[in-house]
Amino acid sequence: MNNLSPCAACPHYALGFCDAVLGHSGDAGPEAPKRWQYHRVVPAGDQIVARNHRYPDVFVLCVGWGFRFVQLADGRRQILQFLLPGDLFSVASVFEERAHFSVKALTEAQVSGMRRGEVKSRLAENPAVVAALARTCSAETECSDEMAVVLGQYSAEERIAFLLLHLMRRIAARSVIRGGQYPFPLRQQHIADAVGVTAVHVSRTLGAFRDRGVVEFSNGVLRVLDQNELERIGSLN
Amino acid sequence: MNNLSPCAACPHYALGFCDAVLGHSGDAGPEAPKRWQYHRVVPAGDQIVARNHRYPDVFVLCVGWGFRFVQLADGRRQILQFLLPGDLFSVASVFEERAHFSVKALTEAQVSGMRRGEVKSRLAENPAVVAALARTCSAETECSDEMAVVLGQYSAEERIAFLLLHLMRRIAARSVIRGGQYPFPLRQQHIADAVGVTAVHVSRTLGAFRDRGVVEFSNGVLRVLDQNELERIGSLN
DNA sequence: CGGCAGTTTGATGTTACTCAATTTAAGTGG
DNA sequence: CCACTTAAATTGAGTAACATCAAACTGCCG
Repeated sequence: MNNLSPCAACPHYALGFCDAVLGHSGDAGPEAPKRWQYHRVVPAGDQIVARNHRYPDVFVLCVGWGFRFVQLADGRRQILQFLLPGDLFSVASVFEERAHFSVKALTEAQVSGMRRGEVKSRLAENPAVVAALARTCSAETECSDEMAVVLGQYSAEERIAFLLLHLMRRIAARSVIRGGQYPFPLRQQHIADAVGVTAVHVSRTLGAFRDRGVVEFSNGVLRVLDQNELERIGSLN
Repeated sequence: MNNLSPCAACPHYALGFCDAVLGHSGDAGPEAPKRWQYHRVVPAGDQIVARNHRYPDVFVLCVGWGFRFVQLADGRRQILQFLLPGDLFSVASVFEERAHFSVKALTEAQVSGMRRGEVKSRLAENPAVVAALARTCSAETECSDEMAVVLGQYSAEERIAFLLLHLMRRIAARSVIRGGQYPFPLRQQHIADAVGVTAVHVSRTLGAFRDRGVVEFSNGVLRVLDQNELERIGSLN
């Protein structure tokens, strides 16, 4: 719940992996520039990765929000995951140079790219890197499986509640939350594309939540009014 | 399409991983018994793994069909994956002793269990094992992401067509298919729970497919009558 | 022959989608 | 500070997709 041990609080938080690869250099002062690692600032809304393209780098989101998605030919879009600071775009991207998803910045964001070969050689040399990646892999697959249950079995209301809870946990794992107010830079269309309903229906459902005093959502801030009720509706198990 | 190179034809086929761990011993004659690996025969319908329980072994399905699923308290069930011969239950199970899903045998099946510690030490020693596991990991996450797109965006008809195509590809990767006839030991309820619609609706949709001469499904055999039409309906991209 | 599990069919209800109009909010330039 | 513009959210009415319930049907096995 605090930010002392982000990895334990939220195994999805991949800075553990990033730190391991970088040899815990985060705390060091200025260093010799590394040619296999760079940072890039991306404006809000810009596409960072395009599905089916090849990338020599493994990306980690350092600052801001992004999302991983697939866009179909007829315009339908499924958001696979929201990326938060510290998130590796995908474990698969460490092994596959071709991306099977696209990525966009939701807010202005800062992205770190590391040469894949360099990451792999560190993986071969350093068991701590393997362990960090394994943890991220487990968290990622467990998360995908949860999402499959939600998309396959849950009603629209349940899905939206689940998404909010899921993001709340992940946000809380990397910053202190006070008064049930979470930074939340999504548009309703993003929620819609993540849970597989229309934006109109998201609006109606959020409206109902607001009327029932469950959650309230405006201006990029999510206010949780009744955490218990939200969990009753949307939590797995 | 043939069985000369199952890994290439279907990266999901994890025997590559299994072989790597076992040191390519599949072709050898009788050997000294290994205390860290065993085989077990499971009757059709039996549960092999229970969600939230701990297992000291990593499982691979050797013979028969199974499926990986999550059952909710109110009875709803989401099938996450059908397991075919050669499939590792999950990459996550190599790193996590607690299972986040349950597994049942669909037909009579044979399961191989390997001690997790033993698998991990082989992983540390042998780069080929790491490579095999990395391939399986990539295939698994790509597959989960595809499924999220399908569950989130596709109609019932599209979902069912997708599932059939997906299984057909995987079946074809491990056995020769003649005359568009695939072994297919699923009940309609399994299809329903995998794609997130009711069994009644699956029945209607398959009935429509039959009437339109797309596919036909009875007695544990799937007959594909119009592959093109099936792909037009259900294939991604 | 009877029983059982699975499938099919029909009738009806509910959820969520579509289309379109309206309102709100957030800039932007004068 | 205020008109103007634009993106996003809300609301209503009508519709399509899918769920639910219940009954009938099929094939299989003891």
